[in-house]
Amino acid sequence: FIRDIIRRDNEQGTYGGRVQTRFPPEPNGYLHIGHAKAITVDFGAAEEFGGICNLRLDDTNPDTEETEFVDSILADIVWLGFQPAQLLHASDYFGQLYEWAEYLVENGLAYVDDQDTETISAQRGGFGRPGTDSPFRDRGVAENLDLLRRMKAGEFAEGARVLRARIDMNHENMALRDPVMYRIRHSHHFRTGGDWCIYPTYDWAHGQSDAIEGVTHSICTLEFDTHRPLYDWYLSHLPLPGDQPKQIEFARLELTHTITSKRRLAKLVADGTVDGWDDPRMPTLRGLRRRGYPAAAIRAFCTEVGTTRTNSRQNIEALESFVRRELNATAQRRMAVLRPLRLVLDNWPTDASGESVVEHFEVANNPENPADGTRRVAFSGELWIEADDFAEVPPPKFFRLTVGREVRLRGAYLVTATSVEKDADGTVVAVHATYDPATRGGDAPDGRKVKSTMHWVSAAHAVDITAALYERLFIAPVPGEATGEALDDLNPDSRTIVIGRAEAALATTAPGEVVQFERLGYFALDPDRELLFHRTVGLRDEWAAIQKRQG
RNA sequence: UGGGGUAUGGGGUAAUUGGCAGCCCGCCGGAUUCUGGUUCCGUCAGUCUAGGUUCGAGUCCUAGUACCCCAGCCA
Repeated sequence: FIRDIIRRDNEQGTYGGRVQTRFPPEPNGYLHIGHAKAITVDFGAAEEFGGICNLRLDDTNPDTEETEFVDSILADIVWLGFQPAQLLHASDYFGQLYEWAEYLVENGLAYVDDQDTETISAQRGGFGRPGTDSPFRDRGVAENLDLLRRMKAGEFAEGARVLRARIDMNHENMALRDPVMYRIRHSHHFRTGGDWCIYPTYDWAHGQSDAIEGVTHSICTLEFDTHRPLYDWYLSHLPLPGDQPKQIEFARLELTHTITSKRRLAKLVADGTVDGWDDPRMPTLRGLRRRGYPAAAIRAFCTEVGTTRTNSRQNIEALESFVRRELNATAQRRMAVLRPLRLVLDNWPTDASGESVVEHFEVANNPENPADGTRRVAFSGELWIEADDFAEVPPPKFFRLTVGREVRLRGAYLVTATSVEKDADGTVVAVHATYDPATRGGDAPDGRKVKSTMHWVSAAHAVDITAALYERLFIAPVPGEATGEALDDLNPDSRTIVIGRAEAALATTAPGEVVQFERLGYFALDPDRELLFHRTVGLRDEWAAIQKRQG
């Protein structure tokens, strides 16, 4: 629908065919998946109509904002794949905003109120209850101007006075009951330092900032809907340099199993539930990136969900589906086992000195993309296979290895399990098997088929890996509670660390890359710690589904 | 409580503005497959309710219902 609005404006020549948007975060935290949607909408709209989109930091509250966040916000936007035309700050306009404030005062449209927050709040009335005028509402222009200048000069204590727009204390829209324009804050601002001790509120700063920058379509989220009349009121009462921008609201993105409240996320970081803003369980863009979610997948997802005015919550599965689609096409395949079980080929040859012969196979790096080539993988008579891939007593529909059954070791040989070795507890510690030398490469000359192809790692050539397995995108709520709204829902066991074995080629994989461990899913090589992996999303596994169904 | 906003399969989103309700995710079934992945084919399933206008209504009218937002000197 945003598209339709812009198209109509272009047809009617409202802004001379010009399209300019902006992404206006407050620099008080890290960007998360919800922001990705806003970024995609803001930048996407400009891109589609040949316009521009700026990044504007909405830094009107000196108490909560920091430079650190400005840097991270810009970096995350660029990582997502967008390039702001300019990096701007609302604080750049403090001077202009103040001049306009005096202008409104001179026109009898703003006044200084000497009352405190509680009193003003009480006078505002309530839903269906009219407000009452402040006793200072009608003081003269000269006195207002004098007081405003003294506010600016720093003569008053914090909270002593505010500047309010003089609109209508009985307006049915609470936003128009003489909203506050300036509050006194003797705080250090990360950009303007101590230059100012009065700071504009969001409402007083936002539309004017848009107008100054030449924004045509000011896209924001639904909760600002009732502020639009105020947005328009300010702009229509000011001598603007250009066209009056238009505010358009859309529904923010919400995901199941995902917390997108900055307050709650900050709490998780503060109380140590997660390791930081970039913890792979966090829905921040940094967390997602560390977890291996490709920017392209996030962008595609945000585009797919569309922009509407309907409050809704997306299933996390939808996002994961985009991640899988992207990773399936790009991730390099490697063989690894997370829960190693020894597989011994009893008829594997030994060389003259009695050592197990080593053979090498060329394995495709990604069957989806032959251009990615192949790699050499060592094979020998002693291997590691996934513990789940063997069953002493196979359940129904189990296709993998069991005594007496032949399966394929991917890219190598067909093998048949012959017996098991157990420890004192009766736990299987090794599986013995024979291989068929005629099946080198994995195909039987007689054309016989096997129901399963398994991944494997040569024991003598394996490297250790530490894999962190995470539940879901963030922290999985308890089963059945899929809202992610309450911190109480969080699963404290959302991370499991396992020590596995992988083929030697993994040691040369670049940090930050995502590999697919065949059937096990996609893993991101953590840039910060050597050989630590985060599972991004699992593959769809019919066997796992069957197990789940059977309880 | 006054104002504003929104309702389309299990989830999300389209519908040339009154003309065959389409697409994505998921589910289920089948085919292909050296990953129980991928790919392909197919099935199930929807216009919040009640009236009305019309040859024809998701779309227009009337009356309801449900959910979301607003009473910061946060954004």
